Amino acid sequence: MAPITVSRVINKSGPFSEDVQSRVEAAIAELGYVPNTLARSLRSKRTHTLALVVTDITNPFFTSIARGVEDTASDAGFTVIYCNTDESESEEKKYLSMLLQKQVDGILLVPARSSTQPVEFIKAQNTPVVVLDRRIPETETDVVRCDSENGAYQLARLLLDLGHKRIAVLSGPVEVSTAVDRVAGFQRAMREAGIDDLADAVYHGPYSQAGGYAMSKQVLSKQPCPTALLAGNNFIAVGALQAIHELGMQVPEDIAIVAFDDLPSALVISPFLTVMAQPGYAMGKIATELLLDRLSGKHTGPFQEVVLPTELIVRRSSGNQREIESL
Amino acid sequence: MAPITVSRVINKSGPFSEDVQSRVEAAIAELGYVPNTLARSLRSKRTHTLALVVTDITNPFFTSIARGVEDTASDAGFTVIYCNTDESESEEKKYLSMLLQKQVDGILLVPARSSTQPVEFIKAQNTPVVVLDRRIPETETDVVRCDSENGAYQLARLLLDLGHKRIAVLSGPVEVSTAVDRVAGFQRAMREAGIDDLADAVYHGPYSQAGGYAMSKQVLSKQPCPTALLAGNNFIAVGALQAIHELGMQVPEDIAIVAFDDLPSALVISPFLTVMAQPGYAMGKIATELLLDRLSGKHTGPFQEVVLPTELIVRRSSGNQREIESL
DNA sequence: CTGTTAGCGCGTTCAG
DNA sequence: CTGAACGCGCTAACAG
Repeated sequence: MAPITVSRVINKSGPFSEDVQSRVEAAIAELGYVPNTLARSLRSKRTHTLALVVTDITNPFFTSIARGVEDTASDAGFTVIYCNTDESESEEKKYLSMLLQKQVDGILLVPARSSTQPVEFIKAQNTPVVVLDRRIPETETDVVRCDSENGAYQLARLLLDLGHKRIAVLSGPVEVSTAVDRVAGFQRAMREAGIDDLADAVYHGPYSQAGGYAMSKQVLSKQPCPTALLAGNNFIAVGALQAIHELGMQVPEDIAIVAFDDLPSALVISPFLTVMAQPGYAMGKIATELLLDRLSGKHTGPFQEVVLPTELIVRRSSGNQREIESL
Repeated sequence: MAPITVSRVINKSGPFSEDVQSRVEAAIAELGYVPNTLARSLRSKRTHTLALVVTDITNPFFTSIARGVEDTASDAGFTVIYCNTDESESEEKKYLSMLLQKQVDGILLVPARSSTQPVEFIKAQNTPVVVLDRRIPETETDVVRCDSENGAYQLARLLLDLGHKRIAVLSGPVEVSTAVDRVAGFQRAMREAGIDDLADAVYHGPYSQAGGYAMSKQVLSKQPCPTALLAGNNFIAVGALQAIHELGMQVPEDIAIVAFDDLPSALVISPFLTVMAQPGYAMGKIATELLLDRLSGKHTGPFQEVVLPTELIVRRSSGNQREIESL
């Protein structure tokens, strides 16, 4: 029997008799035959593989995105390769280059920095790419992200409405769009409330627990100390809470805190952080659908920017109405 | 210039002059040439890719393992593909078959169940495999795991030494070796302490927060209610704590709790769970080294079983010495 | 130091 | 309905 006949049975890519089919299936079962995807992809120029490049897979927010991507890709018969850049541009470059060598059909990228370079690099290989979570300046590409500016605005508004006046924002790296947008939303809310002196109110650091801890130690040593903190993400919030506890302060009695990104219920014993939750799973799902539509040619129109709303979840850490305190 | 000459420059796989080298490098830069790993692997029969198959990547314990694997594999020039089986044998089969089709060089497997079948399936394709975290009965294979029996024994001893007599263990699925071993260690400690009636003391359920919650609700409704719980893993512990809080009980005053697996400090505001921590990162690292040594032929000896010690971390949830209470 | 030949395992093309 | 020939992009083996 010719190899091509076997191929037709396996892929249902051509006509074959029932006799041939049963003989082929018997042989496959007996020999434990497994088709070679490499050879198939070399010929067909399609690997049925996507890549998801994130900055930190230990962050539950990115884990949610990953599940959304995985589920959607898997349903469409695609495999996903996950990569971690640890917010480093050089790691990002290394992984992207590896992925292109592996001939992945498409890439979902959370860019480490607001640079156009990685996206241009991918597009130069004619590989479709969707940017996730973060903006990239002036680049022709599909983007799926949340409205960080407005989310931070609402969080700041909540604190202002509760009577706070001295609020500090502990944001992420200045090179990352979400960190910048969250500061911008915070500043808009503060200015609207007539508070224009924000010199000591804005902090930037890594999107990590250590970053949140360090920034908090700095902020809380100021006199006067803020009455509320806005944490730029979940890890920063945890670091801030650890610093606050160390200083013997109580949340929300001594200081209120709100944050971007919820923590997964499977890991939190009694949720009490007031947060602006981002729909990670949906972001992953939508981004993957967009990418798959580009791949199949179902969608060939202009590049899209999908901006999803965030959800405010009020819990105990934001506290109740405050008396207006003196600055 | 012949293709093979270019190949030699790129892979440093043969001699070439400086003139040739510079011309090749110039052409690569100008054309944005990216080598095709598929074709290379098809020819060389090596993909430089490993696979890590775990049951639940959202569990920080497996995330630690994943980082250990990733770092070690990456240093050796290998890529890692991650797969989630959600403790399902059919998902596991699906992924393994996909991975073998992709011609991965080796597989690191956390088996969903104590069955020899998946390992046999992999070995039938002459692909090296290392089993992680769990035992498989009577199978010739390398294994890297922790001593669950002894870990659970020590946790139970701690509770017994503190004066507890009515202790319940909330373990994982009966089909999973770690769950069985942890129950065994618990039982050994109890029997040594002269407590032989363990009819109502052993519970099995999924290794999840929901599982821990459900088992706790069941246990805590008994009369008399246990004075201490031993949670089979971190998620079960969180679920148990949620159930305890809902019932208005205090830890450790009303009930003590200890657990397997620590929670990452980046996600926990004030660590208070007494735990038996497993060295996830080291497990991933050691397993990967073993696998890479098999691949390179550096290690061809008999199959190894590496059993790592666990570490007891005493915090507040186990409480202080109790007065001896009546059963 | 460089080139020629051949073939990895599969699927497209065109003939039987 | 089945098969033969060819080539995907690369590299092992063997010249020169």
